[in-house]
Amino acid sequence: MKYKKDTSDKILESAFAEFEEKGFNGARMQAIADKAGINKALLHYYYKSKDALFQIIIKRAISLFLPNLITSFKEDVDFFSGLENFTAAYIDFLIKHPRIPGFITHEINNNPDRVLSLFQLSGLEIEPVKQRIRNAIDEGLIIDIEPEQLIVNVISLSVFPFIGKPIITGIVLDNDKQAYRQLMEARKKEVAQFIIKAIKK
Amino acid sequence: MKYKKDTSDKILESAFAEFEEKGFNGARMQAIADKAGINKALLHYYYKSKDALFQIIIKRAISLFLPNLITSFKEDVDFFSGLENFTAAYIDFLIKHPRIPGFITHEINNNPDRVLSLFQLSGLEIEPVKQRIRNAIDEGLIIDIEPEQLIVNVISLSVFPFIGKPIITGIVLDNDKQAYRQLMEARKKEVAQFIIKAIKK
DNA sequence: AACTTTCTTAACCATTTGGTTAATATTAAC
DNA sequence: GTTAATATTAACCAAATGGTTAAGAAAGTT
Repeated sequence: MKYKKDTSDKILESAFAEFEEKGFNGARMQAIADKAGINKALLHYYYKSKDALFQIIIKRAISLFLPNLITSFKEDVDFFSGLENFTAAYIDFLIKHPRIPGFITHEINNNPDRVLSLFQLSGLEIEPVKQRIRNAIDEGLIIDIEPEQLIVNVISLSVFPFIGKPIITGIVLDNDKQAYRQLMEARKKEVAQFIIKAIKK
Repeated sequence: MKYKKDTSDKILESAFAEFEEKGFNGARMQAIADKAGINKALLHYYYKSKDALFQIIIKRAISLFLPNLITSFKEDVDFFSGLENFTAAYIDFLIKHPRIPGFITHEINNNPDRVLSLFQLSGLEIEPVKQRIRNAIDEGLIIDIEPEQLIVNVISLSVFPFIGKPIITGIVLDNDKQAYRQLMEARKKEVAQFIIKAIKK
């Protein structure tokens, strides 16, 4: 690397924060520049347009959001342990990056094709997961359930609480933010237990 | 009512569609006017600002989104039937209004206080629900589980599949939109079964 | 019919916003 | 130390956007 690299990085950092917080339409190039401590011209010097910058940011968000399904739910542990590992690791990650799910879901609804293509590029393979569920059914390990339904349930239970954080905190927890943190912390184990009891034969 | 009322209604309808699709920041007053077949001046004649209009729209969305928890989960049916009724009715409603959850969650994250106050005004009481869960635990009907966790699970399983529709369709279902509809249709019963097996003693 | 109120429009305005230009400073290369 | 590339800035611009004005059409009232 020659010449400055700090500025470019700082921009990405600021842009991430801004897009995450406001969404594409709500985000302001001026705000990104301000956060990065530079002016707009320099911002456009490094990244030629808002769209181009957004594309980079959402790509990063997705690569964070898509946990390594394959590695954390890998073959060399038994089915239930794999599930436990997966939900614990996923929720743990989401506690650290709580705004990513909302950001991605909003943008994906706004422009499904543009964002989804990035998902597909990420090389995430769902078929092995389905196959593993079918095997568990065949082995009599779990009840007969459509793999798609189970996958949707696992994702829903892991991800929604972060998208719906204000609703949960405001309505279910009487605005107790400490209680929210505890609830999420407990979910690292709770979710897997819940699922396992629901599907264990 | 005297004078025209059609225009006012048509505006609300168009605004609902526009806000739902684009979010507050993405929505355009001109687009709302176009959809309603009028011009912008008339739009402002009926609703004095974008904010004011949005306030009305999100109020409506919330009053739709918040199903009558109390009525559909009422005391006069047993716990499990109540749960079945609730999830079935809720998912059925969401099949008809699939964009509402994403709309609300996005806006609530954007401006928690403004939107949440509307929730609180709606008179939704969570305490009776918690109490009912505690009773079911005490009666030995269901396992010992924190009421808050159970509530979050029920909501997650019902709502997330609609927020995450593009992700589910694109990644879990290989872009098969017909399969998505079937999956959601099946969830009207599936979700309750899943939950009941997870908590039944 | 005269009058008042409600409804609708075309043209206009101020601000915001993404993006550009042209000039200057900084850093590296020789 | 001169040259060439890279980095940064202040000022500017065109388009988009929420909102207004002033005037006229419809509808209701007397």
